Amino acid sequence: MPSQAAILAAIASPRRREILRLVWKEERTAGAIHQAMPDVTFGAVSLQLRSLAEAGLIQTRAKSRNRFYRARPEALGQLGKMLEQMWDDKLWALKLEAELEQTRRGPRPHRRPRTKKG
Amino acid sequence: MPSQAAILAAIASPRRREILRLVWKEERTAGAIHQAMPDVTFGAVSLQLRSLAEAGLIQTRAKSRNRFYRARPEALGQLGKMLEQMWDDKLWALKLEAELEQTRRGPRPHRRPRTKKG
DNA sequence: TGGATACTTTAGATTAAACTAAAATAGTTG
DNA sequence: CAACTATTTTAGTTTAATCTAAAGTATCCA
Repeated sequence: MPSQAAILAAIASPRRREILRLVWKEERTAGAIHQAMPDVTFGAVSLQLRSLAEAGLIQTRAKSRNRFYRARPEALGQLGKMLEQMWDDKLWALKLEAELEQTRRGPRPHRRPRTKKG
Repeated sequence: MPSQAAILAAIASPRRREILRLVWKEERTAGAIHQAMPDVTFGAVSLQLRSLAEAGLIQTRAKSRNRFYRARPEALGQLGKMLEQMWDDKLWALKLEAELEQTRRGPRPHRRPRTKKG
């Protein structure tokens, strides 16, 4: 049984939240999930799927060559509501883009230097 | 106004959750918080306090040379309840110790290798 | 003013997370 | 079984988070 801490860690990542959203209402194959995230490799998606599964947030069904993933909202409790709220937010897509963008390139903007005294 | 995403990121860290717990019921000075976390420097604590403040999860009051920090549970909503649950858990102290320990040393245990076929 | 206290910030180092490319596993099909 | 498809895993790299040590800022008090 995964801990609350593991759940918090899992949903802290925008990438994992995006995956969770994709499999929230209906199951999808790993391949379909990857297709929806063209900026990372299949391998990267697979690793995040593993993290989510280890946190108990998704379940797997194997059928022929495919693996179907589906969210387990019951593992999230109230947290699920919070995520749905984030996804319903009209500005959500933009925000997510910004979040992912931030993780993609460049040094983070640093705060103004102090006004030198001497 | 900090985003939900920023809040999730902030409470994903066991160290920051520990600080949050310390200032949950009553305000404390930065120094008092640091005293309760002897395994990190004052500077490290100060940085985490900044993160928490930027996420809107704590507020500051300056009085003389001291800075008093206090949690803002209203910024956490339902999440606050979840944290309280974690802290009430009798096993909590042990679990936290384990979490922090894990971040302190050694490579994480990796899963069994596949049984070689050929 | 100068030294002590309380804290923050910076710069650089260390650790951990996330990613890529390639190899491995496993079903399916002929 | 060989080739093909779907996916996972490994090994190594890159990026981001966290930490330390030292310097900086602010307040207090003699």
